[in-house]
Amino acid sequence: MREFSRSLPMSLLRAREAVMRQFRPSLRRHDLTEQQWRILRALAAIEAIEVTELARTAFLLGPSLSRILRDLDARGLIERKTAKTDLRRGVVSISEKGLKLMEVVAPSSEAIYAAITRCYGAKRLAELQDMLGTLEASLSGLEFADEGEAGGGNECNFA
Amino acid sequence: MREFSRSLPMSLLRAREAVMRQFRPSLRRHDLTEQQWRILRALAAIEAIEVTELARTAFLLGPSLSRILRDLDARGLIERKTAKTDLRRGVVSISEKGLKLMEVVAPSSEAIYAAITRCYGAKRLAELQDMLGTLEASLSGLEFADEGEAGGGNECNFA
DNA sequence: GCAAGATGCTTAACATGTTAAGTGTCTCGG
DNA sequence: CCGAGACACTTAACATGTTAAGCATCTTGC
Repeated sequence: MREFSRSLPMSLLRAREAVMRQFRPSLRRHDLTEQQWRILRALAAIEAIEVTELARTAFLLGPSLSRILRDLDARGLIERKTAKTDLRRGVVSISEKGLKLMEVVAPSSEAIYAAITRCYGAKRLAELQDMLGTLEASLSGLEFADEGEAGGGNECNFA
Repeated sequence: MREFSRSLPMSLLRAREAVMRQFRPSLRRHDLTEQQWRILRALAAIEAIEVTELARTAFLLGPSLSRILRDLDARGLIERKTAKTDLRRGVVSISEKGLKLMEVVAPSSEAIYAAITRCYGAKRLAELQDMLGTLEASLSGLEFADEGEAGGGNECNFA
């Protein structure tokens, strides 16, 4: 079997960890986790958003998002309402306090991202992101049947 | 601020999730988590290994590894001893039962990996892994000082 | 030797990932 | 209407990520 330290999942994991390690200290200084920061960034870009749509945007599962919204709400960084037309749906937006926090954190975050870009090369970075996007798209159609053991998976149906 | 859904951490996270989604059902059929499978694979490649070294190889933090080894030991999939020359160090190896489990799971795992490779392209996959490795290496020397807010990070010292 | 610090590992505490079950609301066929 | 099923979360339960603290052992300087 292929040496697992060279497998694709490990390569992706290590690369992501190398990137996130740069950001974590800055976020930690403001008592923000990586996921909380993702939520705030997603909210800052729009007026308001439904919970399910936010989960899709921030790439979080429902249960994780539920907990994070509860905590951010308790800290006063977001505001929650219920959709008038459908009482099941929750609508979330960033609060004034949340916006102020973002203004404090963003410069540091931008500086780190810029340093990473400088270090790796802007062109190469764009190329990498492109390849990652293609990988994601390639695999989106590749769903192994959940039945047989090593059983007949479908072939690639990505053009 | 750059739209966060296009940020490098998100690209890496989504790509990795797209890959792992292919493997999870197969592992789940054998009551193995992704991390447990990583440990077994690492152990299968060698005779025995110290816990700290295993953590480095499998890219797990000590506390996570501690729990996983406890569970794998309880299931009889691994064996643990103490190093003779240093009673602090634990030495881990895979058991017969663990090897048999690997023989059952490996074919399915290999088939999935092969499908991914076919789907994305072997050459492109190798190129991607190369770029990920370079990214990791680039950032290994880029350590922001943990002091100032946006404060003067060091420049890139990767050749 | 022996006390102070370093080291290897484990435990603790809290946050998230992941799946399943629970709760309230909506929709639609009868 | 109204009851069955779908839908939008939320809660629960368990495993891992992450940091800090704890414990046992080792090493070093004196």
